[in-house]
Amino acid sequence: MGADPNGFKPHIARVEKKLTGQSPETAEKPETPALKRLRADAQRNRDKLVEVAAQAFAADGVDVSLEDIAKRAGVGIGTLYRHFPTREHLVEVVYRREVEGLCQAAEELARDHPADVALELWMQRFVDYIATKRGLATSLRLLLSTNSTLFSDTSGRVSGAMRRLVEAAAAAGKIRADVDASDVMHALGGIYSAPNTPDWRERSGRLVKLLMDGLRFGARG
Amino acid sequence: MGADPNGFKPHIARVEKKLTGQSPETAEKPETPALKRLRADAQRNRDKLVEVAAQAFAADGVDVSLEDIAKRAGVGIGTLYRHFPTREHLVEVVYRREVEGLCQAAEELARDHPADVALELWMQRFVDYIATKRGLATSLRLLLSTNSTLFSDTSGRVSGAMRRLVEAAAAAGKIRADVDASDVMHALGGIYSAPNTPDWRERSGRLVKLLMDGLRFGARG
DNA sequence: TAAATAAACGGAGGCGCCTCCGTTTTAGTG
DNA sequence: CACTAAAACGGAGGCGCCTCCGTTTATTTA
Repeated sequence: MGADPNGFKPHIARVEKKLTGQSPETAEKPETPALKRLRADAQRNRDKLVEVAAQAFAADGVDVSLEDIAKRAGVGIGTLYRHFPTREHLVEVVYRREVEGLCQAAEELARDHPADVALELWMQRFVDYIATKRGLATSLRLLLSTNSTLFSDTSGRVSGAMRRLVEAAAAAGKIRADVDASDVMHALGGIYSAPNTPDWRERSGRLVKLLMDGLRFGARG
Repeated sequence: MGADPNGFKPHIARVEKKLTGQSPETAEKPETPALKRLRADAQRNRDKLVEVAAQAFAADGVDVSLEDIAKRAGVGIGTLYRHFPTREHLVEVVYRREVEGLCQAAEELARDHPADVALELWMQRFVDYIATKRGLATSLRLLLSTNSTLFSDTSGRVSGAMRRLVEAAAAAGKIRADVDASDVMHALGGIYSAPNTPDWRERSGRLVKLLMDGLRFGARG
């Protein structure tokens, strides 16, 4: 804001528009046989756009220029807009993709580690994930508040993944049996709204460790 | 969206930006001796801008071009931005001004009419006021949710005005004595979230009448 | 394989946003 | 009044948003 010769900081986020619509999803992966297969080149471009957008949002915030994203993806701006009629559509798809990744990670961790370790690693990853989202909080909160489907979908997926990890760990006797997954979720939720101090990351890490200690205390194993 | 030769529908609303700030108010009326008197021309321009903006927002929605507003007010775009660094600042000032008008109307009505009539007229005016706001709902809701000061200030002013009318009417025996102003406020609040049917206006009018009947029933007078 | 058709592409162009800075106006002061 | 410093003005210019439509490409059909 100060010395900024000829600079142009967007700090923009567009709202309004139809927003009435449902999720712009349901056609991302070609696996889904229903609902219009995209032409090969279209699918390729769409995937590339989402890929690039995810990187760009993470690196520069949700306000990066869409023309930039199109350029980096090697497509014209028109192509971007055909696939994602508004900035919010693009943000939403990226967001869903990331939630998906988080949930898949839960399965992989559960396969590759003892149940309690899997839970701990996943929670650490959850913290990482939240960390990238904190910068975008305003826009994301707006998006989540105008699109309740998005909210319920994603929070359902995430808490489901966590529940499975918690229950597996409890069943294996790695953590105490009397914990409710939703309590753990809730405890973790605190980090989302925690103040934005520079040591936020460390503190969240400690919170996870603390939580795990509490969970392990009194375990059968 | 359909036939729209060369048309450009903004449908824009900008968010983000500092938003950290407090109200951009506290200097509107020259009466306030504190906090920097504006130079005469500056005050004139500022007033004109607010005036024009209020009309423009009401007529065309919050997404009217700011350059248009500046032009209609007969000032340069730079002047507009000096007074109102973001679109939201301008919207907020206009909004506060309208709330102010609504509350002043309460006093005038109380002076010029029997207490129960004053209350009824004011409620009708409240409905009118809400009516103009329904179109802007999305942006306004966003603004109110990001700026809690604005929300508490204005809702406090409005419910205060209503409380005074209700209590005056009750004291004068024009309506039953056992009503709580906040109940009436609450009942009226329902119209805000009522569905957007074309007969919304009429229905809201009927609601007010109904409410008044209920209030008058069992009055001393 | 070639032709036909539907689907997708992509960028020019029009518009609004916002900043920067040279010019103008106001409000003191002698 | 004339002068001056500070305050305010205002618009050019740079940038991003988004639409429109002529061109290109994938897929289907013969």
